[in-house]
Amino acid sequence: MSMKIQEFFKNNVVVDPIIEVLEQEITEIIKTFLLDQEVNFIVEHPSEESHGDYATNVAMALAGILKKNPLEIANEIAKKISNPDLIEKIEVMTPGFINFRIKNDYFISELKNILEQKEDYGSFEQEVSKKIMVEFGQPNTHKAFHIGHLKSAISGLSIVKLFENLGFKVIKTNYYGDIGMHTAKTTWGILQKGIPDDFDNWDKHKKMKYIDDAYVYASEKFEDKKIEAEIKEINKDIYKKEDNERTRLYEKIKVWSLEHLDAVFAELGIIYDKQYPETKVYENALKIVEENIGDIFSESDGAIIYDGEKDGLATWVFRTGEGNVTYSAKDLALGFQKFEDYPDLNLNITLTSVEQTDYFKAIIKILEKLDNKFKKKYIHIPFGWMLRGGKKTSSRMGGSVKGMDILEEAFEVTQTKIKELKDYDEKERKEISRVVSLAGLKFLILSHEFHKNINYDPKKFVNFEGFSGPYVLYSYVRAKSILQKSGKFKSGEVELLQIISECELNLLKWLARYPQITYRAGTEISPHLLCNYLYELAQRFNQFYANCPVVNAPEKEKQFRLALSVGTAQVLKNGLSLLGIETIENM
RNA sequence: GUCCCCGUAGUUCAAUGGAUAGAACGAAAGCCUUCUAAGCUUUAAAUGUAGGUUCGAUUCCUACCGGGGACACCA
Repeated sequence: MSMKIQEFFKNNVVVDPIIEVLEQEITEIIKTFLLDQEVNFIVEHPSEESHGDYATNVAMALAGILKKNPLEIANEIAKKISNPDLIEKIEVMTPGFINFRIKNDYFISELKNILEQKEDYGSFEQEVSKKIMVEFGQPNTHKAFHIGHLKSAISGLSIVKLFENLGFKVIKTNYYGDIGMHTAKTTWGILQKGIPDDFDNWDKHKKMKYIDDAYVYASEKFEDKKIEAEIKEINKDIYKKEDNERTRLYEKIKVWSLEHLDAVFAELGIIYDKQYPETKVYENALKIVEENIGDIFSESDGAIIYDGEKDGLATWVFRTGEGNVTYSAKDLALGFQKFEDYPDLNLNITLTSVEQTDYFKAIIKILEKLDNKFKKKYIHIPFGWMLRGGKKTSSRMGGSVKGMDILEEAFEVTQTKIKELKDYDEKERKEISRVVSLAGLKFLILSHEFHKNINYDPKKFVNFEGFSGPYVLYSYVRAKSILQKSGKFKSGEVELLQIISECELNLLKWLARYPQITYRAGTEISPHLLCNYLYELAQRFNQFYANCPVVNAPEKEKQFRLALSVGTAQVLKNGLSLLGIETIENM
């Protein structure tokens, strides 16, 4: 992950109190071994849980410096650590790990925290004064919202939620392309095809489909030089804000497009705080470029360019030979506009797909040269594509997968599945299908590493079994169902059982890891860590569910297991919400 | 050509430089008169190649092989 963003998060937030305590204690012990030397060691959860709850590699790190056997060092350190309130057992293992088993009381107290803090459990407050803008979505008007935008929207929303969870004030921003050749093409296409008489009564997504077809049609005809010239004329009119039949049509199409886009975003759970249409920023773009010819930009073949070679970057055109600003100039103007609208912005994050990585390196470099206020405050984070059979589908030739089609198909598949399994009335079935299909879609997208491409199979877009959103949701529903069946539960009286089974303990311990995971998922831009965690939590809960009866258990066991169920449900709900996934009580 | 990203079971994905490389789907076999079987329990199966750094490398470095992308008037 980008160094810049890591620097931004560098602070003293306590993420895991146990790690904090152990690291401090070990640091003190090390001081008795040597005087000034810095030792890099960590306290972490061992990959193999049977080894302990926490482990440290400090002895191996010291072995080279002290020129001693790591096992000996480990034993010496282990002897000096004393924390009888917290530590159950300390064990030294080859090649020199020191493993700690923590007392179960600690995990019980953490469970109590969950029950008390409820939806606030796992959230942080330290960064509340800082304001971050996250730009994501970035669709075009005059064209349908496609699968790439869907990925941007879902990824962006989770980043927003994760940052809010870290305690930041987040501004959700959309920058959409409502000007440029694609709008002229679509306008030309609609002029050819005409608008059906009853068009006003059409559903907004059906309208968009019609509009998108016009775009595809125009793109195909664009190879014809005569038509190309016609479309370029329309483009010129739009830029010059002429008032004629063509530009009025362009405006109408824009309105229909925005209705479609608002609906799609709303369905995904996104309401933007700030919208930047390209038409609002392109005018300043020209000024910025022309005022900085000489120091940053230079003229070449009639165009104005940034020669990135001296900065180890590529060359980019900012004003064409014809005198038009390019998208790169608009991105500069957008940067200035953002900081003008929010002068107290601490950080801007622009999310785009990976192929723009090098491009944004140049944009950010130039912004920093133009004004010091951008220094370390303008960041680009790339996300991977959605691929079918390892291939990207082209939007220009009409091969793009429409966002609405994906959402509708996921919904239909889910509804069919539910019909097979359960007997819900139509209204309930539709609501469950909506939530479950979105959970499937979002979980699929977010469970991959952020910058990597996703190879999806269109036939099984939404998985219902195994590592999937519906699986996690289902586990939540089961947990809630227990509470509903059992009735009374006194959260204040949670007591540790004398005899606790392995699956109960596994679940209890896993719950306590939640805050650390949300912290990492946010600061490392890695929602997939949270997906992995929630899936593991759901698995552990299902094992517990299969092995430990709750409702019919003796009173003491019952109360403890109820607490576990309620705590699990709470953490699942909190985690899912950070992925932008809603929960339901039945499915 | 220059630069960037990616190569892990048949497939889709995990693994802050750590201990026996985890899951899911698919395949094979079990578990519903007890809280929702969208579940649980078993079995088989993988780090592209060659070096290097390190006590320790899937992870870091170098080269190569393979896949994708960016690189002048289109976003």
